[in-house]
Amino acid sequence: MLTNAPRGTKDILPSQASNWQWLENKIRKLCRLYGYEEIRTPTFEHTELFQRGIGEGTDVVDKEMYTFTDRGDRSITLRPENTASVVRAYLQNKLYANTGLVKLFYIGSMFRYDRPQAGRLREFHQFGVEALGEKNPAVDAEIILLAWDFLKGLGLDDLKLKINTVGCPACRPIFRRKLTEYFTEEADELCGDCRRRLEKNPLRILDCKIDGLKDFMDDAPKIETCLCDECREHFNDVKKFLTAAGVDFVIDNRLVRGLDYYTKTAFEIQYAPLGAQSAVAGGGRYDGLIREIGGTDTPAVGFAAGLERILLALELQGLLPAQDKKITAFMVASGSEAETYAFNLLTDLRRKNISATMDFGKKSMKAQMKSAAKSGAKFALIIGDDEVATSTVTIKNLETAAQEKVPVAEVPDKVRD
RNA sequence: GCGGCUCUGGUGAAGUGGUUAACACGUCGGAUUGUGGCUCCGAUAUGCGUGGGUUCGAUUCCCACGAGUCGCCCCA
Repeated sequence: MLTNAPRGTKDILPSQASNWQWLENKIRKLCRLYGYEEIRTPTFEHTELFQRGIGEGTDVVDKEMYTFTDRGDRSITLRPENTASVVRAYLQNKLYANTGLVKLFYIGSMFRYDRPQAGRLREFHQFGVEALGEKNPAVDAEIILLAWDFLKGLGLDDLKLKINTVGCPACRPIFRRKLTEYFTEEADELCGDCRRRLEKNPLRILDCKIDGLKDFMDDAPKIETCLCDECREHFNDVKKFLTAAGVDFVIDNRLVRGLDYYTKTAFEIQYAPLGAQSAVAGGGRYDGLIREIGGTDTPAVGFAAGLERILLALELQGLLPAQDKKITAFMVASGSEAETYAFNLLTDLRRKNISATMDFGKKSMKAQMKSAAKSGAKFALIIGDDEVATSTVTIKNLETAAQEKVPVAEVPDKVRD
């Protein structure tokens, strides 16, 4: 028990960490390319922020949050997603003050009490971007493009981009009412979950995996027939921009987002080989959220992507980079005088910015040579009584097996790439 | 939260109601005493996810729990 990480959490070990750094660097470069700046918000927030922001009645809020009372009697929640926090920070710090459009991105851990499986952890990592303060559909397109080009750019095949519109407060209620009417007539045919959804959230029936396949689904009301002019035009413009950018997308009018704050554009990028957890990125427009949290009416768009899932996909396709090369110099010292001598040289090399290490186990020279070879070091710096006596070092190139004895002062230059 | 499957050393695994719990890789040590990657030799699970039960006896049978995995659900 003591030696087990909590369920649904994972150590990122040295062999994995380089992949994470590599991915994170790509993300930072990408976001800079698109003009987004990094923001880091607290890992936990007041519970109410998520209740209001994500919406009560959603699964995330109702049954997946890590909520606790702190010593000051405040209800605190580990963030299950980062959009609400970003919006909170935007309002609290008045980021809207200097410019109309604020473009932010984040990378960090999120927490959701789900049943773990491949691609679904209780502590997981997302990167996401948020563009706050602009209603222009071009921004929707920019966000989708950022996500799409990023994943494509990593080399992933078989990606599928689905887009849809979920309307706005003016037209969604009409659609919702039509759905309720339609599905009420089909109630006998619906699965248990969907019968419950009928009242709470009929939109969700559309993406039910069970009922989605049934015949009556084909004749279900379509959102297009309900859209107000503004939403219709907005959606058309998004499609226009994406088409112009040469993006291959599919309109899926059964795509709905799980969080309450979405309006108009909704999208999702799937990588099917991942199985049940195939959604690699998802997002959309959330024009109502900022007001909901206490700001003035401010339009916004964003998305989040799951880093574990991306890494899984990259691994599946063999797209992860080779491990970066190891250190330059490995000290091999025999005898206690040699150890001191070697240690001093080790320090000197490091201070000259040359990576170096040594085997501290006081082993035989042969064993030390083995360690040196295994470490992947480029050079073994061999120091024995002879070298100590003559202030020299034997440098052995472990790749070519060539070796020479040089004065200790020359070692840094000999070993530098 | 629900259902299926799985659980043997650092790793991949074989195996049985009573065995010294195979084999391979890895790791460590050695092959005449200052040198690696090849080869050879040796060492390396009083232990078979955890806790109960059945039994003369359980790693092998049963139950519970835990973890992993796949699907549902949810979502990134």
